[in-house]
Amino acid sequence: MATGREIAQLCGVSVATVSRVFNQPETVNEETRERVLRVAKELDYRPNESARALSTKQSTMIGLVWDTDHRRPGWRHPYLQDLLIGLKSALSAHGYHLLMLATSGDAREVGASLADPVGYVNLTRRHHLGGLVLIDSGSDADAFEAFAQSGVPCVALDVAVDGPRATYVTSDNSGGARSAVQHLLGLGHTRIATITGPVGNQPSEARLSGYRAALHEAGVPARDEYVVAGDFYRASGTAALQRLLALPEPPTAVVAASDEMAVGALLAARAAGVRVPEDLAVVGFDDIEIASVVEPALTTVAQDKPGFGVAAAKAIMAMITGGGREEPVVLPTRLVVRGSCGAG
Amino acid sequence: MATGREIAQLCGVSVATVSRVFNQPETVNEETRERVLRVAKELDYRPNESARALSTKQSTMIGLVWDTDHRRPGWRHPYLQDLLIGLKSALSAHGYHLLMLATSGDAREVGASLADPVGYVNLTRRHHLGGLVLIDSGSDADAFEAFAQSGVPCVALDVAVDGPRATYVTSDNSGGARSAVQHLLGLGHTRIATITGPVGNQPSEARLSGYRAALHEAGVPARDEYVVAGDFYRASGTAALQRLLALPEPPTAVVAASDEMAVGALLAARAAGVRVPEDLAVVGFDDIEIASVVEPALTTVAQDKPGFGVAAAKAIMAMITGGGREEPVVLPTRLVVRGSCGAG
DNA sequence: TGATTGACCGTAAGCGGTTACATGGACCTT
DNA sequence: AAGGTCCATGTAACCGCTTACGGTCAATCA
Repeated sequence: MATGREIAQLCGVSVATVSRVFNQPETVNEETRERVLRVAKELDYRPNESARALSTKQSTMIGLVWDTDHRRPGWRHPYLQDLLIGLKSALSAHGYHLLMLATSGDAREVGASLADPVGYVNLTRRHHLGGLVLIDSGSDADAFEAFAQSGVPCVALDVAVDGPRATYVTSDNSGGARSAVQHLLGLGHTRIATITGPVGNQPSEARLSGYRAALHEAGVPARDEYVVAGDFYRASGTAALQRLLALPEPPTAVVAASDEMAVGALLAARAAGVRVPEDLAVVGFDDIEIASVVEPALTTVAQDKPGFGVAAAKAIMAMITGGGREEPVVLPTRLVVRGSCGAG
Repeated sequence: MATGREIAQLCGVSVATVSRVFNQPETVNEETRERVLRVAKELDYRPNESARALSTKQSTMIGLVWDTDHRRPGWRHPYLQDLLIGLKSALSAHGYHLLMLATSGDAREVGASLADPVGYVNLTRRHHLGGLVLIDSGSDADAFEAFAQSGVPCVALDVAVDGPRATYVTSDNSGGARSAVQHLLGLGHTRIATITGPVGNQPSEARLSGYRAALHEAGVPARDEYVVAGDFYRASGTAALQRLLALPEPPTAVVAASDEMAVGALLAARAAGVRVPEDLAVVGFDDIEIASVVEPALTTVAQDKPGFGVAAAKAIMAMITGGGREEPVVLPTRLVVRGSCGAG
């Protein structure tokens, strides 16, 4: 690898000038600037990132905090891949890279885990990271708050956080659930139940409130027994629907807070001999791959998956260059009507 | 952040000693060593990674090359998440992190893309990365070869590469396909067709050869018209099965080189009024999420998804510390029997 | 014409570690 | 008692880049 010194020697200038060519081009004479650039290109010179980071105290890397929560083994993020694609491409535009921080330590104790946000924050400083992107792994609202308070720029996904240099991006969960319920109301349903995510989970709570709002707006009385808690996993959807079907007056429609639970509900319905959508309309949330292949295909509230990544990247870059705090961003959702609601 | 100098002053030793405590602990007197460690812990000292990388010319980061191939828009890796989990956790054990390299450049031309492996290699050197992990994004065998030849330690996933410090990890694709076919033979099928991936794709070719081997071993003549090419996408599976069903003597069983195509085949069968598994047995490959929710559930050849990541991490770490080349690793596959083959 | 200015560039001091080499003392050998 | 070993530690150079500061020189000004 060519170094700045070599370029300098070949061009008959000092290393300072070479550095200036790349960092404050306007302060160096056009002729020498071009000479340096030409030689740099010839040698395929690339400034050493370690040296640069050491000197400037900041790198071109963003940390990615993504722990698979031990409290939720087997949990998979519903659309990690799309999120990463969006994040990576948006970051690339600024020449930034994504560093997936290790979650456990080695002998040197470099480790960190969600239980120890300090570890992550230390890693951030050690690597001079520009900031952190926090991916919700189920139920980490409290841990995320610690990150937000630490002062390092960070943007959380699907978890509302507040801090001097923190913000978050989330879907319009409430609005999404609301539109799902409205759709069912429009189809004539009034006995509409919902299967929620874990209590305390923010997106889940928002979806629940959207559900309630839609019913309220339509003047349909809310029934407590129509709200049953799941945990986003498929099995909980199955269990929830079984409870709903056992009700003296079972619902004719159900909206689940995740597609996985909706699929679980579908299975429960099939097992119980309940036809979907004839006897029961089902609506999910997320629009994951599976939604379009189950039978019947799942009507669901789609999230803007790559949009999460792009918005997160934008926010973090804005905080890095701007220095302040950014407004939270709420991504629009979109109701995808397929077969399971009876209107496909 | 505390620096080594501060520790040194507080302990009344030199910075060299502090450094030695962390890098060659055996060379420093036990008493002072413990004193340094204690103070380091108190100050929550973490050696600055940039300085360390600059000085030692190697960082604790592994580059991840994962381009979504422009030639295959919409392509999704079938199990990226599991792979990352395995990779990350195995790397963590060594205190290493994963750097997702940016794929496009900014004004400073830091960029790189699969079309320009040199860019990635430069990034690797600039960041003093320990090595690269190359994730197959569909059909990049040629580009990967360039990486392998560049001399930087790298391990490719699902693409056989050869180079001074390169190796790869892949599933036993041939064996997996073979076991699938053997299973079908055992159920009495002899008219067994296959839907392959893109021609030239290595895993696909291996699966095809496994298919052929199984037929050959059983003395069942291979028919050319029973081998139809797809591209791993769902739609190609649909199209392929339509062609197979149009044959004068259509197959009674089909093994697809991916679950997506198997699902596509399921759809085609349903549309054509062909019952699965009664009229047609279907077997997929991968065992992705979808496989267990389609109707009928898909019998498929499961890959060891986190195993990919773990094996890749092991190989790369071995090459970093060892310096040489590692043997390719072939992960075992496992036939998961569900409903679509008629033996569930 | 001497002082002032500004554009351009070099000097050198970091940034925070690692490590080859030198130093010094304790202990052993002859 | 002088010389040799070994262990523990300090000294200082170096990694490659950034940047505050100061110097040079030509152009401008009074």
